[in-house]
Amino acid sequence: QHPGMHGIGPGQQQQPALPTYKWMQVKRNVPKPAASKVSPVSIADYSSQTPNLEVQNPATRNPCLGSNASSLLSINCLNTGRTNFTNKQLTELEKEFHFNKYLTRARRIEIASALQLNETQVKIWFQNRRMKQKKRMKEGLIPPEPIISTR
Amino acid sequence: VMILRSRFLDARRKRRNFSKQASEILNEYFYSHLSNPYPSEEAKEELARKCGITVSQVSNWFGNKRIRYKKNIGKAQEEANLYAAKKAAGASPYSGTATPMMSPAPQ
DNA sequence: CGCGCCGATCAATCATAGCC
DNA sequence: CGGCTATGATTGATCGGCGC
Repeated sequence: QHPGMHGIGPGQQQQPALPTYKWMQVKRNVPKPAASKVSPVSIADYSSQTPNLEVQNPATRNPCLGSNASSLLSINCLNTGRTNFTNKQLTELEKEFHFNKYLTRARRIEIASALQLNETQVKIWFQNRRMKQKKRMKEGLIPPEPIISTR
Repeated sequence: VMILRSRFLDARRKRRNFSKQASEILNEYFYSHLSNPYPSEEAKEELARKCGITVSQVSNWFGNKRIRYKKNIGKAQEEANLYAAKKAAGASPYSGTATPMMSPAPQ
């Protein structure tokens, strides 16, 4: 309800049937790092300017490491913006999360380095994790700790 | 590869499709607000009550619906007006419960 | 002026439900 | 019963807005 309210694209047809609203054209800057060449923006510039983009995650797509990791996976990692965290990474992040819900710059750097992740990735992971916990708190139950006590 | 099995721990992913009726309500809202299918928090709560599901599930539903709707343009879309026409003709699918707060974005 | 966070959303994917 | 599609949930990452 923010950016794309309504309003059909410019010279769109006016079929009373299926108009094309802005929300349908929203194209997120799909996380496609590494890659190379070609202007990232070309396919339908949605309504206006094209933000800078890239610059922030050039080659810092590390993932798939840790243990073994088939070459096939590594390729996958290099081509997809969605990083697949390893169990080890997730475990460490989770552990750290229970220790601190928020990270300090120093801690973030430490963890990022230890887990071979970007500082940004670590930061985002914590943010998502906090939101996740909040959500589970709301509806679900099981706040932070699955207090098993009860006998 | 086995790392992928991690998702496996998601026993949570034991879903149950929503009732036919709930889907009907959700689709009705979606297609009658096709210009801006982003229900407000209040609207979501309202829908959640009517559908007998949680607000999160309503959010998930709209999220999936929007993305999947976009992925077809020109296909399911046609079924869209089917809904639209249906509502238009059917006037008030569900009476009584006048929902004054079902507006997505109060302009 | 930039950075981290929040809240909402996106987009891709997982895993199962459900129909044939 | 197997295969395929529909669909609910998860999650790394983006977008806009805020506060500092």
